[in-house]
Amino acid sequence: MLVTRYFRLLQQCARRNTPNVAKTLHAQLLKNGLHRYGPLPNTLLDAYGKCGLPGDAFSLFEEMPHRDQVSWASILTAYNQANLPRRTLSISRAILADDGLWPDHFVYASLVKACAGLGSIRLGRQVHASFLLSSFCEDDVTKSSLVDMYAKCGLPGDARAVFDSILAKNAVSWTAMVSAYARSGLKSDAMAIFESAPARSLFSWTALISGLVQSGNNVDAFHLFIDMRRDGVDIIDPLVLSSIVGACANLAMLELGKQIHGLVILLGYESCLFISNALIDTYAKCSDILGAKDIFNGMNRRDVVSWTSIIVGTAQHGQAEEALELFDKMVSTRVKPNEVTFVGLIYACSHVGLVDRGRGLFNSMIKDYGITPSLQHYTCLLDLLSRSGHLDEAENLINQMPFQPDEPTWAAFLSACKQHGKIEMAVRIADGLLSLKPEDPSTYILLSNIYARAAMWDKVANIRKLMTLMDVRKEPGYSCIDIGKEKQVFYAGETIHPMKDEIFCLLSELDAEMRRRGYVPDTSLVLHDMEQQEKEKQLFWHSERLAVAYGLLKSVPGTVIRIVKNLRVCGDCHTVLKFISAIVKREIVVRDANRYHHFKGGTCSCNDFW
DNA sequence: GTAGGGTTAG
Repeated sequence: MLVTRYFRLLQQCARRNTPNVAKTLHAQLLKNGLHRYGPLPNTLLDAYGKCGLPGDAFSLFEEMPHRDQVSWASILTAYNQANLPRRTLSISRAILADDGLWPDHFVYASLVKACAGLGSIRLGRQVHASFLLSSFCEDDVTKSSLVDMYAKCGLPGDARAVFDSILAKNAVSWTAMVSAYARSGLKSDAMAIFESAPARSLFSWTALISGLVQSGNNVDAFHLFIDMRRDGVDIIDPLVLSSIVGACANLAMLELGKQIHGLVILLGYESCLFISNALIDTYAKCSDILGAKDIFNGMNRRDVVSWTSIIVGTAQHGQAEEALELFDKMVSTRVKPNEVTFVGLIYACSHVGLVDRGRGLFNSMIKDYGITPSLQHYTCLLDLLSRSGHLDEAENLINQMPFQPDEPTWAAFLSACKQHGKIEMAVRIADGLLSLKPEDPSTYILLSNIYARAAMWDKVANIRKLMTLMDVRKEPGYSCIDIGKEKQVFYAGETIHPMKDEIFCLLSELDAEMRRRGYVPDTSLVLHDMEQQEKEKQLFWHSERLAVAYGLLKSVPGTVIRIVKNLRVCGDCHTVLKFISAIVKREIVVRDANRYHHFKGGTCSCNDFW
């Protein structure tokens, strides 16, 4: 029968995700006058949604004379699938008002998913309450979606409470709970749930591994990925790979990243959009910006994430002009920039002091793209203004912006005051910042530096006392370097490394040559009130210098030396690395906590802006 | 007609 045939074809179309087939079938139904017959309108609506055509689904939905809960669930799925959670919620309010229909369990599950997508715990709790009061309150599918919603809102305890109430737990419920713990960084809880689940699958492995990457447990994620491979899990889709590629980016381990890239090629996923995007970021974060560009240039399709990743990467490596040119190309290929793109662009301007261009981009973001600036955008603009010496304009911006400045905002401003030698202004702001009771140890270090610069040693001592009192500890500075397959970590201070003597010898020789070329140690950044000679000795043993010396001794002559530092590189080391790059005629790339420095021939790619 | 795993900033 014709109706049964169309019904089957539409279902198949939804499963196979074939938008053109959906449109053809719709045309045929209209021609045959079957478009309002029985279940066909709802099935067509479902097909449009699953084929990624929410606009067509909505037109159809609006024209339907009789809408039931199935129509409702289908249009909500269409919007959820298209990642438009706001529309999902706004249309359900309209349906409730216009059609007088109450949600059933299908509708509840979709509403919860939309709240999860928004990360809105306020709305999520409202829907949860309404679900509990409804006659569908025992529905396990909706409960699984609630577990996921609480997980995405960062509330693993609430997720667990719902999980425990599920009567018949299935693979979906277990995976949602694993993900809840893993993304909150609760490693042992995540492992416990993962291991007690009745079965493991690529889904649950992916939830565990990617959750750990999201919570910053990159090394654990790697070990689990190796376990997963050992278990012989068939990687039939590439989702877990994009997480593990991201872990390489976070760890900034280039050799590891290249190995994973090899695995990606071996498994045949190198042309997958998500994977290529993750690889761009990884090569950029592993300080190999040329590798990142190779990936980007080789892609046959690029989305906003691809463009944003290459723009941000290029900007972080100090090639701001090129980042801005990439943006022009992005616009001309009609890919719409998002809020992240503008963070990258204003950041790019900030690092080369392009004040007018940065202001222009900020305004264009609002006017041309309808993006409401977030605190981060204001912080970027503030950074741009203050770094370039427009300190009064920056202070005005702080007072006028619709956000309460937070600690990083003040810290950015303060750091610029220091850079521009506005010590009085800096001390005034530092006093104010101190009263906010900052939590970040680096803020105390910054404050301490300001007071040290102003030779206010009593205040320096006071800060150090506060740090002990509040148990704020400075993270010890360290620098890593990979030579071949070996990784070395150096901490500041006299090293106990087996090559200590050679390192000391080389650094002393370099020190002598630098001084002949005019180097004067900048000891103003050393915190303690001590003798000049003692301060210079402190600087001499900074971890990045030890790592560079080791690199020079051990690496293949002529190759790039890549260092990863956990904190920001200090001003004096920055000068020293410039000198060293000229003396030894080698390129040295340092990734610090903020950005990348390519030292070559006595200059740095950051133009001394950092 | 519903629910679980993935990439970009900070």
